[in-house]
Amino acid sequence: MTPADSTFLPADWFARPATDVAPDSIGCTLVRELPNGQILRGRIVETEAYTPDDPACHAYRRQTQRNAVMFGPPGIAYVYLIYGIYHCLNLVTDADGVPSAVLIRALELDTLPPSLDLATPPKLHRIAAGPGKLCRALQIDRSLNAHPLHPSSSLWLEPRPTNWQHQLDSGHLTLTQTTRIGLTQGVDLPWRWYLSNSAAVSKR
DNA sequence: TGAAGGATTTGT
DNA sequence: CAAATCCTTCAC
Repeated sequence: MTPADSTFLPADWFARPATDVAPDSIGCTLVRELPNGQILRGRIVETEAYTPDDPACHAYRRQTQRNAVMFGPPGIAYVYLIYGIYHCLNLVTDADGVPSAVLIRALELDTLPPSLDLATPPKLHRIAAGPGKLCRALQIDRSLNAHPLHPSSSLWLEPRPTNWQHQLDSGHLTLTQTTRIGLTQGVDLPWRWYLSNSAAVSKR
């Protein structure tokens, strides 16, 4: 199966409030085709929502060069550099002109990424645990900012597996909602979601 | 033009 | 708890 044959979530799937897309993204698969052609897949297990009236949102005050993509149409990648070291990947959500996004905080990879760092411990479930480590593992940086979430961008999402609802109903998976991490504003908004069964989720 | 600080991670 | 490290934002 080539990337173009894959089922991917279309732009209008993201055309909803970030507080809807964030929990609905849990269980979906983030797919990244590396520059060398290798394809990495990871199940999304932790997300956060950022909305226009949210003090913690980059677009809360006004549109700037950095946050401009959040103001655009949904289904686009918003990638920014944090602390001069790490990149963070967001999915732009909601209608064109409504600046909001979903931060992808953790993945469960199904494959060990190549050449991370020879000293990286081979704990597969920890490699994409955290927004900065996730981008490092998938080789995501600002060159992907403003790219559509589409196979032609080498970065896209795939829907939840067909047995997703059954896994929730059977208690095999548990989706939890709570407050976000690392913020100085909007600390009480319960806009973080995670699979409580996952070992990749940020500790709290 | 400069200074402060950040949606992180790691090690002390 | 502080360092790493650099880009963005805001004040002057």
